[in-house]
Amino acid sequence: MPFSRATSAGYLINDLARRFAAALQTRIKPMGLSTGVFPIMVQLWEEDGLTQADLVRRIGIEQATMANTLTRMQRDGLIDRRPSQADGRAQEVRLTEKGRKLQVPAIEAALAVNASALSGLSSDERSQFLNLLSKTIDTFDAAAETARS
Amino acid sequence: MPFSRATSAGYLINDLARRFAAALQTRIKPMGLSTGVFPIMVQLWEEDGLTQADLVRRIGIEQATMANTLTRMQRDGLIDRRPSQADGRAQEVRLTEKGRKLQVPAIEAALAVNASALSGLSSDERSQFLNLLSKTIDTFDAAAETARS
DNA sequence: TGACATTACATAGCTTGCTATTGTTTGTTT
DNA sequence: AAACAAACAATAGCAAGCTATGTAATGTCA
Repeated sequence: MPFSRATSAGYLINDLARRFAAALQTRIKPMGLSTGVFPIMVQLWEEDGLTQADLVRRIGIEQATMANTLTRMQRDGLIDRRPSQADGRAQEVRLTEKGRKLQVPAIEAALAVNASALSGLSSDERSQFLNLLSKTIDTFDAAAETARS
Repeated sequence: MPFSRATSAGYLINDLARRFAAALQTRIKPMGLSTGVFPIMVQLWEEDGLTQADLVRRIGIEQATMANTLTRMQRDGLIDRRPSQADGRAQEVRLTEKGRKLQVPAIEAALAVNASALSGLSSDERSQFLNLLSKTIDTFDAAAETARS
């Protein structure tokens, strides 16, 4: 079987991911956000005051990546970190006022990118697409599950 | 409209891209390859002796990214760079013997990752998926085209 | 309770992407 | 031919992902 980019799911998905990231970046950079920060902000808008470990569990990135990203977020005035009362090892991550205010425009930007990216698809195709993406993610999860046992 | 990860195409695609990359990485790292290097190797296996600018045109990454990746590839003994006869500014990129030998196992690895990732989909769903990915990429291209004019 | 394992976080060091800038050679135009 | 523009490549510097490792606090259990 020949290898060609047009028929390689991995290649296409990587390509697409870079385009999505670039599109989102151009829209949210003016508000002081970036792609790496975005999922963390989304989580904190939904549930503030989580610890770093909580965030790592809810978002699929490594602890070290999270630590570095949180440091940048703090530097940029998006969050504060204060020691947890309950656990001497943990710190609670809280949005600043600035960070909280970005919720509406940032989510609007993300929705706009999604809408624009999928504008070439019919409504049926869009839901098919989301479904196939989820299914494929589940396949990876299942494989990881198997490997663990 | 509410924002949730499960219905955000951008989020799902980014997530999936990281999983694909991780899966490919584990398979090709033992042969001395990595994800960033892979598309360049694929291109060179198909057409050796291209210049850096040629590669940039054929693969969708920035010139600076290409330059850095080629430097790493040379360090790792995958390619050589020699000055072009035709153009004093350009260098021709050539696979080493070592680089050439990796073609078969590396492509097998990539095909295996793709197959495994899509193993939860029916044959119809698979072609639908590839089609939807390509269509979405085309939408980004069209948007870029519009922006340019 | 003391020893050991686990958990939370930080840090070092790498890859892979990006933008911006620079130097050099080539091409074009007057 | 000189001047200017365009093209090729390198480099600096940043973000965001990763693995591996270290440190301090917490939990567990013999």
